[in-house]
Amino acid sequence: MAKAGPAAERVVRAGAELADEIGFEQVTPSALARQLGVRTASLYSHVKNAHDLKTKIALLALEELADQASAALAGRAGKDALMAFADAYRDYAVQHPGRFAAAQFRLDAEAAAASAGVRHSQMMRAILRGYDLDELQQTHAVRLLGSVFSGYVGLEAAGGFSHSSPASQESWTEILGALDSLLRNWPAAA
Amino acid sequence: MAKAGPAAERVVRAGAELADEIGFEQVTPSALARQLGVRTASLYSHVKNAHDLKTKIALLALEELADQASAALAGRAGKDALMAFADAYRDYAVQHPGRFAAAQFRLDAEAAAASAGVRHSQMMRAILRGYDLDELQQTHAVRLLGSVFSGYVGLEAAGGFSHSSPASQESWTEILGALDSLLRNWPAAA
DNA sequence: ACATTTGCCTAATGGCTTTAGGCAAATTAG
DNA sequence: CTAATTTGCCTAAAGCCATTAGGCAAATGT
Repeated sequence: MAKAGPAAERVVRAGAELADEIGFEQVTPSALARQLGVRTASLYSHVKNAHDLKTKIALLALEELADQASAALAGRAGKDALMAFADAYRDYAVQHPGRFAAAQFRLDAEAAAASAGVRHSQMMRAILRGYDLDELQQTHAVRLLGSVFSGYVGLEAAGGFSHSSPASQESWTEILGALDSLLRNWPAAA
Repeated sequence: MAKAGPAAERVVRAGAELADEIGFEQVTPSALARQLGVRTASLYSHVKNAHDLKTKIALLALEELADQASAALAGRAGKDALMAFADAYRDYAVQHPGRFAAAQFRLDAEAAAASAGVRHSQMMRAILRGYDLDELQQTHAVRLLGSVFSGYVGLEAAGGFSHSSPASQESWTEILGALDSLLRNWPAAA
C-alpha cells in the first residue's frame, strides 16, 4: 500500500507529464509504469489504485492552474484582471492539455474539499470586486465565468472551433470583451 | 464484424439506457452484454469495438438533444427562444446524464460531420436572428452560448454548485437573463 | 425446398488492475 | 559501526475486459 515516500510525488508528476503526452484518459498504472521503466505492480506502493492516481494528478493540475492564474492576476484589476485570468486558464489548457483534462476530473467530495478549487473561486470573486455587483449577483457571475471558461476551453480542446472561421483567438477576445461589458451592466433581477 | 441488422439499433439504444444508469464512461462491451443477457463477443456483430459503441451512443444522444431543443424552440423567438433552448439542453442533461455525457464525447472528424452537431449550431443561429448582431458577432455569440450551456451544465453535473447557495436554478435563470441582456447590447469590437 | 443472412455461441489470446509476499539497498537508531 | 526499519522494487497469481476466429441454428428470401 501507499507508503507515501518522496518517490510518490515523482510518480504523480510523471503521471501529469504522461497525461500531456498521451491524454489524461490514457494514463493508467500500466502505462505509467512502462514510462517509468518499472513493473506495474510497483506503482501500488505509491498510489492506492487507478482512480487514486487520477485524483492525485487532478489535484496537482488544479494547484498548478491556480498558481498560474494567481500570478497572472497580480497587480491587475477590472477588465485587465478578467482577461489575464482567462488567458492564464486557456494558456494552461493549450500548453498542458492532459493536465487540463485532469483538472476537470470529477473529484469525490473529500478530494474536492482538499483541492485548489477554493482558490479558484476566491480569485474569481477578487476579479469581480472590480465590478459593481452585490453579493448574490457575484455568485451568479462566478458561476457564469466558470461556465464560460471551462466550456469554451473544453469545446476548443475538443476541436469544436477548429473547422470554422474566424480563428478561435478572435472569438475569445471578443467574448471576454462582451463579458466585461456584461459585468459592468449586469441587469437587475427579473 | 458489424452486420448492421435491425438489432444493431437496439444495442445502441440499450447502451444509451445503460449510460444513464451507470455513467457513460462505464458503458463497455462487457457491461452492455451483461445488461442484454448476451455473451460479450456477440456484441461485436453489431459494433466494431468499444470506441465505435461509444461513438454510436454519442451520435444518438446528439440527435435526441437536437430533437428536444428543436421542439422547444418551435414558435418562439428572442429571450423566449433563448430560454426554451437552454432549458431543453439542461433538462436533457438532468434526465439523461449518461446520454448527455455521451453527447460530449470527442468524435473524430468523420463522425462529427455526420452528427447532429450541425443542427445544434443552426438552431443557435436561429435564436440569434432575434437579436441585432452582424454575421461575425453572431459566430462569436454562437460560441459563447455553446460554451455557457455546455460549461454550466457540465459543472452542475460534476456537482460544482451543489454545496453552495443559492440553488443552481436561480443562477441559471439569472445567467440566461444576463445573456439576453448581453445579446441585446453586444459591445462594438475593441 | 434451398441459399443466405442474422444473431448468437464457444474458444482462445493478450492486456490491464490489483493483491500478496518477498528481497535488497538506503536510512536511522543505538 | 552495526542493527532495525523503511523504502522501492520485484515475482507470482487471480480476475476482468477487449477482440478475433470459427461455427451453428433460426429466420428470411428465392
